[in-house]
Amino acid sequence: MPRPRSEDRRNAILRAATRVIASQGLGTATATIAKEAGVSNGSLFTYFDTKAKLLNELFLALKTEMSAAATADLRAGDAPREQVRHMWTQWWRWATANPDKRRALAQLQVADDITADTHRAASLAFSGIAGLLERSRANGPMQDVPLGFVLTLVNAIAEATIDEMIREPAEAEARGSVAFEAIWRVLAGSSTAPTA
Amino acid sequence: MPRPRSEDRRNAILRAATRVIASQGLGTATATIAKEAGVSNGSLFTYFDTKAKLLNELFLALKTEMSAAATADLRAGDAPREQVRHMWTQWWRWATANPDKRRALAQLQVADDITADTHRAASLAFSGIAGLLERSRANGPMQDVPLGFVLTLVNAIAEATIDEMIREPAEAEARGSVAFEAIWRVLAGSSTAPTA
Amino acid sequence: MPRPRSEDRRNAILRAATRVIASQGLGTATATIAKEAGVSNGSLFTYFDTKAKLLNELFLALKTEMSAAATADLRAGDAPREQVRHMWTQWWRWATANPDKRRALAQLQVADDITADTHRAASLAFSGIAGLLERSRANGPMQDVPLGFVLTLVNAIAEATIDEMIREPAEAEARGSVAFEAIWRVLAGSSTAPTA
Amino acid sequence: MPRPRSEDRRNAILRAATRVIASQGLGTATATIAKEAGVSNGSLFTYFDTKAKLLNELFLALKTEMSAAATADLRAGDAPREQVRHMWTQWWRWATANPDKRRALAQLQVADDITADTHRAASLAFSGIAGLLERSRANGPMQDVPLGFVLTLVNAIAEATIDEMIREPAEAEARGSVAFEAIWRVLAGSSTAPTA
DNA sequence: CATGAATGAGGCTTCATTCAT
DNA sequence: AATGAATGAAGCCTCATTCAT
Repeated sequence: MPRPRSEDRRNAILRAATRVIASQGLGTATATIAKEAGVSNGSLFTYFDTKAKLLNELFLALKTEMSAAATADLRAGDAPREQVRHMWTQWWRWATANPDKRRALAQLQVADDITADTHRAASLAFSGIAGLLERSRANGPMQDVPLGFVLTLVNAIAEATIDEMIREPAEAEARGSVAFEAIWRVLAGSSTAPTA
Repeated sequence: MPRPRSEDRRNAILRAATRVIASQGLGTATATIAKEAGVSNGSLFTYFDTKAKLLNELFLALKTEMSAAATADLRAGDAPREQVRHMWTQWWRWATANPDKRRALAQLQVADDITADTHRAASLAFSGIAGLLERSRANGPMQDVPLGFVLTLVNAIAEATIDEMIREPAEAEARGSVAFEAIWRVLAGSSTAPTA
Repeated sequence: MPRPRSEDRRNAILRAATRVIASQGLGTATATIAKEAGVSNGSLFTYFDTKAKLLNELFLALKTEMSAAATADLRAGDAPREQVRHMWTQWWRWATANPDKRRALAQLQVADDITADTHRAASLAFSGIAGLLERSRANGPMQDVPLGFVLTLVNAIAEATIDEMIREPAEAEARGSVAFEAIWRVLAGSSTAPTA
Repeated sequence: MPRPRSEDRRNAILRAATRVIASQGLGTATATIAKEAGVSNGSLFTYFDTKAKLLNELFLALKTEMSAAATADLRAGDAPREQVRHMWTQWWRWATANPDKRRALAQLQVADDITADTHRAASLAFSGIAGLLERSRANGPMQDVPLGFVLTLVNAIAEATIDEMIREPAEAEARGSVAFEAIWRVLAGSSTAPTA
């Protein structure tokens, strides 16, 4: 990955893409993204060879950022249940605080341009979350399925809930609690931690 | 007495759109859809004024078909848990038996061209499923949240699972069972039916 | 000219074309004309082989009607000046009373689809007007130019004036008088009849 | 410092449009214009957002050029009659020397795509001619009508004559003289200048 | 003959990408 | 490297005309 001169410009483009994809969808012209970034349309292509490459990198960046936000400040000593609760709270706080990023991510998740490789890399970025889920499902009803499947399910619940929160911001806290209990039941089968 | 507008042709176009969207995405040209349907380019527009209208109608048709498949043959006398199991089984059987429809549906669900009106009509088509979920969550941990949110969560789990099944068809049955238990825990909180 | 069954339908199409061309221009689709006429789009083509033919016939019909209106009730015994005045008055009265026809005619006059033959036939329809002008220019300043050129000039003044009248209906009468004197000066060189 | 937008290219497009509209009418495809201009299809749209905008600008340019040609070299000291004669001569000389421009102009004059704004701007471009006519009609039979109407009439005679000249180039000079006298009679009422 | 669906050739315009400056 | 004009391949849709009923 040879880095062209200005990391700033590069990031400006990514940020602009996030904004503009959130509001206008993936169909947005590269020229629009460039203008939003305050960059000439030709310049965009010195930072990203291709629109598809830009989208792939953006997807990865957003997914990584989201994962980092979710797994920040986890206290290793806490019970899994508390750790999951903490993670989930940070997850949806990040998402509702960054609705453009969330919206862009949602579009990218299903975009044809995102390659299988990128999807693989993205799930790697989720390894922090995956690790926690791994510990949390131990001894529970999900103990025998592939971890990836568990992650898929939790992710689905999380994203559905976040979308609902964005639609109905006043209820965000309430939905967050309900969703946490649901996630925990999916993972651990009851409201008590698996080890108890 | 001119050549009457043919329901067959219309359906041929919808089926062609399903196939071609499943494999090439929503960006597919209308000309491609028309050719796949064995119909002239212009003819497509006598059945659907607009590409967007075609997509909206297709979305509604697929969603309706899926819902009908899922809710067929429910025995009113059965316990909710059994009914949900039955419904879920039919749901994923339909989806895995119709991967093109499933894939097209997944794309359409997030397409910008799908109107709010269409989404509303689509959720109406889901009222059979919604009704069953309503009965199933009674007295459980989800009793106090809007039904729409419950539906959203169950739908998310279902679709995530189905995607996984399509990726790994050999494990479909196994995943189906695990997912059912997860759905039930989300709805009812434990593996037993809600207390009468 | 083999006449298909219903002369009525034919005329309905011509009338519809007049209306719709007046308001939407020559670009109007044949289907729009047919609908306005209360006729199926295919039927239009049994009355007029081609859109171009329809336009040509319409042009001729309108031009003929206008000429007939202008030359009705001329009293052979009157002085040329009075006959021209009478003709001009009937001309613009017809035009302002039939703004759609006038507008359609104006568009057709410059349409690419109108053939040289049709233009020739149209000037034949103007022979009544031409004859009067021929008598009126005798001995005047226009006596030595081709009659066609005289007709062209008078026609130009007439149409420009009529367009102005349609734009400013309240001034129609006043403009009519001024224009008549101008026409007469062009033809006869002064306000007195040529023979005097 | 990218390749600067070239005035040459812009003009090439306008010239190409003139040629091609003169010979094929306003229906000409933008692609045809672009090819005639030696420019890529898409490039045309960097100079003119829209076909309609191109037509409007072309109309204005041609009208302005024609007016400038007509009013060049007027000697302020000359009598109005001589000035009008001079102007008219330059007018038809320009028109017959530039038949494509004349023909294109005639089509554009009646095109639906030409805005009211453009028409307004075009009459502004005619202010030189209008001023001269204003002085020429003083004390004559046209002294009490709006100047715009006078302009309309003179313009109508002029254009009708020019069309005739293009049809019959050998007679251009003769028609020019006759038309001048006719114009002057319309304006001033007789062959002598308006009484001082 | 009437009807209106079917056809398919274009038309205008957009847009990712390239290239001259 | 930055800029923004240049390119030309599509894409959606319209419409005159034909044809099955």
